[in-house]
Amino acid sequence: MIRVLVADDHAVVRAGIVALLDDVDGIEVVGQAADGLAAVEEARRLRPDLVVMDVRMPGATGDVATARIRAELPGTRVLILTTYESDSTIIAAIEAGASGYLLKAAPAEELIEGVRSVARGETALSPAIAAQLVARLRAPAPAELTPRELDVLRLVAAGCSNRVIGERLFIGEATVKSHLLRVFEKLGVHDRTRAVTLAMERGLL
Amino acid sequence: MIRVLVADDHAVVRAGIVALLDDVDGIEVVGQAADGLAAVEEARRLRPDLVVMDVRMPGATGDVATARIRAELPGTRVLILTTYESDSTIIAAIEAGASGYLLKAAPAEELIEGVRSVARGETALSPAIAAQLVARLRAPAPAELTPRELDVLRLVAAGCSNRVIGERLFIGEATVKSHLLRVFEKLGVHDRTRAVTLAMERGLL
DNA sequence: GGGGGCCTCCACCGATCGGTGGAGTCGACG
DNA sequence: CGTCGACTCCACCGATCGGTGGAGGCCCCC
Repeated sequence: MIRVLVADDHAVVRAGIVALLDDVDGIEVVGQAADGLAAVEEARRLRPDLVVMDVRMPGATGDVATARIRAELPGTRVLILTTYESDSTIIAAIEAGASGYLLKAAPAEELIEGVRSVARGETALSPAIAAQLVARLRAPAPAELTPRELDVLRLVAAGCSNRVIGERLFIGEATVKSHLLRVFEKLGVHDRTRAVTLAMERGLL
Repeated sequence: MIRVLVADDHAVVRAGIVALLDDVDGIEVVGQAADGLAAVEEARRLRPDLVVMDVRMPGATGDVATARIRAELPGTRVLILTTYESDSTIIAAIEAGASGYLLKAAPAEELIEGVRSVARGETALSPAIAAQLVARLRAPAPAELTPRELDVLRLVAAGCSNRVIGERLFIGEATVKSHLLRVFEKLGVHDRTRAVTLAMERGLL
């Protein structure tokens, strides 16, 4: 019997996962949680074999909750659900120790088979997500932005000029331009607007 | 007995709505659909009292599907579900004739009560969404952009300079700037980057 | 026929941005 | 302890952008 904890902030999604899994032989839903912190606490209390978790939740996001659960409970595996194929948190969640990553749009069989695979110690990835991971590996530039570069880029997205950004971040305008030039370089673009839209597409912003 | 059709492209969400509603006395789920077109077809075939529909679906988006269903089946009402409070399609769906708009994060009771309300001919709105509607009504400018202005803005989002945009659209650079200035005015911003991000937030792009 | 959008274009200006080519401090990591 | 990455700053330049203040043509609707 695979004991499963379900964590999702959306009541209907939670009910859906429970409905799909609880009917299946060999799978038992032992608990539910509505946010990331509750997921960690319930996992600690129930010690399930598997946590099926939404990647975006209030409290603690999926990757943070995954890391905590993996650190405290070596016997508990994590299967992440996501809405979007191109979610920037995919990498983070996998690095945090998630054993699987499925799309919410996936058919019921894929979810059930994913649960069984992960419980067996295997990895479960939706095809679209697997493709994305491969693409990332092929991409020469991981295009990861430093915290400061993200600060600057967020203010650019808000429509601030370089001078205003400098004032807001308590740095010189020249520094803002330096950060921005690095951002352009990393993203392979030549202007601030495209940098913002591309960062949004990649989920960096 | 309220006969309900459930439409959502996410299998788990669909299962969740069905699980929550089917157990309730007086509510019967008579069908399901995985995209907007299928929702319209199933509604035509099943003639349910109510369609519970995700706002974002492949095929036809929630608002388009709502409009078609309302046009063809006067006896069928539509209740829209959404993930985000600030979804730009809220207005469109309500204009298309939806009788309710609930958040997926809403508790099960709210969803069930929403279904009953809408079936009675009332309107069901999540508090957060109701607040948003009021805010919109207070906003003086509806901020609609002309087709040409959207053409220009899309190219701005792609990172093109004004000159390049002019070349692509076979118009002068001066014309591009004219369009852009109108866009800034309509959106109440002062630079191209913020114009793009705001347009994306509002679903104009 | 007379508005009223919408689209097109022009000249001109100051402000801002993109880009170059530096340089220094600091903390982390091996 | 050396190195590397992240962050900070400077001066300078040409290109682009934001903004002003026009103008005319087109089409649709009243």
